[in-house]
Amino acid sequence: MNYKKQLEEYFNEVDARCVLGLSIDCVIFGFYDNQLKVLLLRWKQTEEWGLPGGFIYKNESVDVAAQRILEERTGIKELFLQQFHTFGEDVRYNRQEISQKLSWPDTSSRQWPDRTVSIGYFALVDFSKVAPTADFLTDECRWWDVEKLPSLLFDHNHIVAVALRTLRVQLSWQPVGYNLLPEKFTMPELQRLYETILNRPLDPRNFSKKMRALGIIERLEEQRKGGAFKSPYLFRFNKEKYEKALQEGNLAFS
Amino acid sequence: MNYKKQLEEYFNEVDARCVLGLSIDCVIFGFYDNQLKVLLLRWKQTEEWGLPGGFIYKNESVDVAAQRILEERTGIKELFLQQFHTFGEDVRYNRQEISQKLSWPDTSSRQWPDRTVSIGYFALVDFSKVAPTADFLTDECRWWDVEKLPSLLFDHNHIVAVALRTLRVQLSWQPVGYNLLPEKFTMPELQRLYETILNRPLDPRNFSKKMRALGIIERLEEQRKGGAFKSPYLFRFNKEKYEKALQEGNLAFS
DNA sequence: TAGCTTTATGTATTCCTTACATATTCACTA
DNA sequence: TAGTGAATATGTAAGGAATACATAAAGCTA
Repeated sequence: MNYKKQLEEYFNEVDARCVLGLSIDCVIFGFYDNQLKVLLLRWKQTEEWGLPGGFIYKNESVDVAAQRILEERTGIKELFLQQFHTFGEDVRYNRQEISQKLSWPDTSSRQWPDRTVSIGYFALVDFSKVAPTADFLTDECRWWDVEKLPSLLFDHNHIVAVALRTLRVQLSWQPVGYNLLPEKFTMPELQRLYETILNRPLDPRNFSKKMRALGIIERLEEQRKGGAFKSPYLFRFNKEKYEKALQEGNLAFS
Repeated sequence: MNYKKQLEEYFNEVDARCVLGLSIDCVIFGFYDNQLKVLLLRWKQTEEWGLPGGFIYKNESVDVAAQRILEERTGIKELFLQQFHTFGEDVRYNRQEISQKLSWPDTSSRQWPDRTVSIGYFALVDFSKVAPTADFLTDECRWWDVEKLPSLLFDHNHIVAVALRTLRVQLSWQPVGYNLLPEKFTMPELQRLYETILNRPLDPRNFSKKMRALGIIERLEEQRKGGAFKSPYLFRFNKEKYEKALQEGNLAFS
């Protein structure tokens, strides 16, 4: 079978070129249709979904490797990318089960050690700029609603859960919206984003007041038409003020 | 030379028994004499100091390995231990320089790869319960004032800096004092701890008010005598309330 | 033009944060 | 034993932030 052969070659290349026993898993968050989304890959010839991931070249910084993997998957070069946890349990998942699900060839001749430690990164991307791209290991790459993920391969459900928890904590420190929204957005959109991440409803009057008080967004004259209702104003982040406030640590949000 | 022989054997054992290319570095914080301290080791027959660290057995969880390493260094079994960052730069330090400083034997026959990724943990310990213990690689193990660290081996100054930054952020989320102070402590002691970690002075009236408002400490009838001044009351953490508040996320501190 | 949907917005209350100064206690010593 | 010095304990007023809450306006559709 052609694909199996390819896999074998890939494994050989990884063993030769990459740091052994270490991997990277990326949780790529996007926001669309008032929902927080995660980018998942479907493995070739299966119905099994998992996170995009990869390996680290022998002389490559782990951060750079994560960036490279993300770029391959999303086509985006500049994005918010952050290491959030390293998963080092001795048994992270049932290897036999995975091997079977993915029809992996016999890997007993590999140099790869018995267990893999994985470094988790999460990325926040502007949904509208992403072109989800499957690779030669996978048939499909698409966004999934974070609340409705299927059962994932490896320990990837756990990894997503930890990433989400980290994102929630970070939200109270920095306006994550900057990275998840397109350049122009409406106040209700921003509010939905916060509501989705925090998983609770917010009062629109208080929310608007608070976000505007932070002093990092500005209202444009433009409005977005299109619905059978009052047109919302468009806003955008003021990058300078945003970064200044970040440095001064004035961005707590509760 | 006996020590070199020992080192060689140690390296061989590590290669055989441990996950290759991965290490753990621990930043152990203690509080004493109104200062935040870090536990450092002096390598045998040198004046070079570094963080306690070690390697992960092939079938050992990384968290467990960190715990094991800490226990060896401090004698404490139960402590607050948290992974805070994985250091994966491709060039973390000048290997030749280190090898020379520590008079390492020729390591070219080792299986160990060219670069090591290190997982950083920090621990908060009750200074009074620790028995700093050097191992066979080191001559001395002692506390250093966090503000007055010498130039450390490897990238350990950087690792301490990242740990400290993490600790500062965490302080606004949970009362770190619980892990760093002895069972009974005075309000001024608690205040010094916060001042040290936050690196700024706090108002004693407001501090006392705020800490007591959190509802997780209780004042004892006891006072601590001994100085030529009014005796301070002793307090202790109420573990149940502390954990309840942690779960409810009511412990922000700014 | 009536109706439906979503947006935009202000005020009163409570809570939290900050700023700030003095009286008390203990040990030491003269 | 009275006086001194050092650190502790404590309350109040003012300003700012968070919360709770309801209605009018705008755009589209029928």
